[in-house]
Amino acid sequence: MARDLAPAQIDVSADLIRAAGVKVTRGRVRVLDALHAARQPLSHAELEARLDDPAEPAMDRVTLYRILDSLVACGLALKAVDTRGVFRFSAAGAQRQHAKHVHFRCTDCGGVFCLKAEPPPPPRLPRGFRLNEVAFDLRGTCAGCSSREGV
Amino acid sequence: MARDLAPAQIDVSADLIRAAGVKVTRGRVRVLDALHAARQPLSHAELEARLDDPAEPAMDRVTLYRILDSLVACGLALKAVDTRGVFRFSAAGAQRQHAKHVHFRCTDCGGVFCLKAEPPPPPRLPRGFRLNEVAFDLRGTCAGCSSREGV
DNA sequence: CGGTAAACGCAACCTTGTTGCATTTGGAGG
DNA sequence: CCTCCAAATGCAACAAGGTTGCGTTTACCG
Ligand SMILES: [Mn+2]
Ligand SMILES: [Mn+2]
Ligand SMILES: [Zn+2]
Ligand SMILES: [Zn+2]
Repeated sequence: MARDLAPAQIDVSADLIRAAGVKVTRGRVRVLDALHAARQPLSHAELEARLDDPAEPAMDRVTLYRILDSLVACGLALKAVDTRGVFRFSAAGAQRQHAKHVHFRCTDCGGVFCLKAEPPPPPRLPRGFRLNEVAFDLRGTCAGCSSREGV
Repeated sequence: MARDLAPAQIDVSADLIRAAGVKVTRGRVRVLDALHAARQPLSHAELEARLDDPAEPAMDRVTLYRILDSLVACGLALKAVDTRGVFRFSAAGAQRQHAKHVHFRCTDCGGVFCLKAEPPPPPRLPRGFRLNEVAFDLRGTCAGCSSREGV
């Protein structure tokens, strides 16, 4: 069963980066690959650890910061702050859809649940304010945690 | 109309601190006063600026951090991280009123602005979910930061 | 192939927050 | 009012996360 790798599948990250209109560099491809492979948003430190591959040339700390910023700037990655105040990055593809609906965050287990409802239109802003993002988050206890605690 | 100051009104912060079971110090009273007077959660840096009163002895940077931690520990203040990853503090109890309106969070300066609009009614939740809090947060650039950057 | 703007590596720097330790002080108890 | 000591403060040093400046390298356009 001599199978050849699906050629369309390889270099996904490189293609995305090219399509975003910025230079395709080894570093950017590696970082975007790592973000795609991750199942949770990663901090700079966590990314540095995952990129520590003896086969690849070591990447400078500052360069990693700049690569992350560039991926965010061209819309390929998302940046958010965690509860400790540290920035975490994720590949943009999956999250884009989450802008269109409301979320429920369980304060017990930390779980995030996507609700069917879409966020209401934002109110008018004061002069000079520029809107980038709308978050309609409900906080409370999810069904699982409610039943476990409410014995 | 010689009116005397209502004696019950003065030293609110000192009474709260005493009631919380920790020592009443000049620093703690000043910080809690500042938090009560604030209309938004304040960062350590913003508090330092507001406490810079030539009439009062200067407070050490580390002491301010420790005072804030102590107020949080005894339940008189709340600590939360802003969009830049910086901690912001508010007087406990102040956030009750903030549940009734929408907030704008500046991703540049981390500032939190109270908008006049009230949050929309929450959508129906799945069975078993218990709602505690509704957060309708707008993110973007505030007027001050917009003008400073958009030369 | 060049030529050039963008990306990179490195050193220095900044901000936010913490730790260790010696000194001062609030306030409980005499 | 005085004594005493745990708690609070001041100061120096440290640490993590992030940024800036600048000279060198590289992606990629023509
Ligand atoms: Mn979602
Ligand atoms: Mn508010
Ligand atoms: Zn839960
Ligand atoms: Zn701002």
